[in-house]
Amino acid sequence: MAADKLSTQVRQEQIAGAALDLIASRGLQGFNIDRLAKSVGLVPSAIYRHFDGKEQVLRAALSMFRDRLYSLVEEARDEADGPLEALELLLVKHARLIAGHKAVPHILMCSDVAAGDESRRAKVQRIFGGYIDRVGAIVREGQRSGVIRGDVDARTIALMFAGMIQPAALLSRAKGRGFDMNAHVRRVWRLFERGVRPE
Amino acid sequence: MAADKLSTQVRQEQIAGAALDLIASRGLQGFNIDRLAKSVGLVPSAIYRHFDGKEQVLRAALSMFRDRLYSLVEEARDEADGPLEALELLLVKHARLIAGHKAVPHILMCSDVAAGDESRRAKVQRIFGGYIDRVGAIVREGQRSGVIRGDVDARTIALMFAGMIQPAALLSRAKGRGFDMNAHVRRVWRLFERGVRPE
DNA sequence: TTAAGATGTGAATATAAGTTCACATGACCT
DNA sequence: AGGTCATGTGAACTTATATTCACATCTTAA
Repeated sequence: MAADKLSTQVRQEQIAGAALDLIASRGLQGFNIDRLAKSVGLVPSAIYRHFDGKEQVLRAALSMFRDRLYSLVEEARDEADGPLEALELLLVKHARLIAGHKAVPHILMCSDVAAGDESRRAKVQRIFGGYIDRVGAIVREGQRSGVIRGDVDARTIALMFAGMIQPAALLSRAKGRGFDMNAHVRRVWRLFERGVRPE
Repeated sequence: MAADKLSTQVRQEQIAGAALDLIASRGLQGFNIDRLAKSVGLVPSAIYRHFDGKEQVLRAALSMFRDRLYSLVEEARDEADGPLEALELLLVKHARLIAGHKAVPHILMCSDVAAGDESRRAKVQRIFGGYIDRVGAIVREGQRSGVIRGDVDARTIALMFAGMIQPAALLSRAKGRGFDMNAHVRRVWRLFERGVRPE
């Protein structure tokens, strides 16, 4: 019955990852030590070998989330040809995550995680702000090269971009009626592209 | 110390309203019977005179939320001249709510409320779906009268519209640096309007 | 005015969840 | 091989919270 003994470093990663999945699928309410322990094959008290407490697990999960989110942006940037294509690719990547029931970023971003104590709220704000900054940087690039209109500030465009994903994430959780994420992304992108295109 | 005796009908409204505020400000985590009772000036056990339990309070809060949200749409429709102006007005109304620290709709919509049992999730989905439908109806009207392009389906445009509000709601909760909601709305509306305008 | 029913109160109960602790066990180093 | 330390386990403890219940008090109608 005894679980393998793994280094704290490995366990911390496992636990943080499991916490992310748990929060994404069951909300912050469904995120408790018992379930968390079970999902990594440990006993509840074992969690405390690797974290000081639940709050610390959450912090680690948030950090992992941040890294993944920012990586996604960098990936899109690397793989795309220009800024506009980078945004489109980023949108597609997000959609893929959501369609694969891994809507972690978007559910986490606006879940009750952001309603905790001051420091946690600040951390979520920082993460989201960083995301907007990064998307904004791509937009600015596009403005410099002339493929995105320059008369609207990059931040606004970045916020609008972020807004294309959230409602889709919410809808995708609906069961029964199929919601075609790919088709939605294609259509919404056309709208967006048209809005930001220079006159 | 004894509170006034009010009819169950009045109490149910009070309690549901307080629940909404509580969830909006402290998340579903911060929503408990003690705090709820205190915020309506009752003792915890008194809540059970008017509701069968916490879950029923939540259902009532969701219903109240739905009514307010849909009312907002109807108001915008009534007060505006045409479909496009109605959408703009709706956006402004949302922004006002958010700026007044009453970001109830948007926080509730994507909080853990939607992660509960199946029936609760279904209810949230229905509410959001109804909102999208109503916004979509305005869009369709605009398409018929030719002020909104007809080559993108109304639902997609409605989703994009909803997406303009969510990130702003999140950002507005940041303290310190002021986030000018009005200015943001003006800018993002220009983008949107340009995206949906017929060729 | 008074009986009856509705509403409010405080104490008690039950349960769930976070945390601690003493002990067990496996890994790693000498 | 043996010792040491990190990791895992089960039980106990504590706290928070939902809920119930007996009793108090107010309202209403005959």
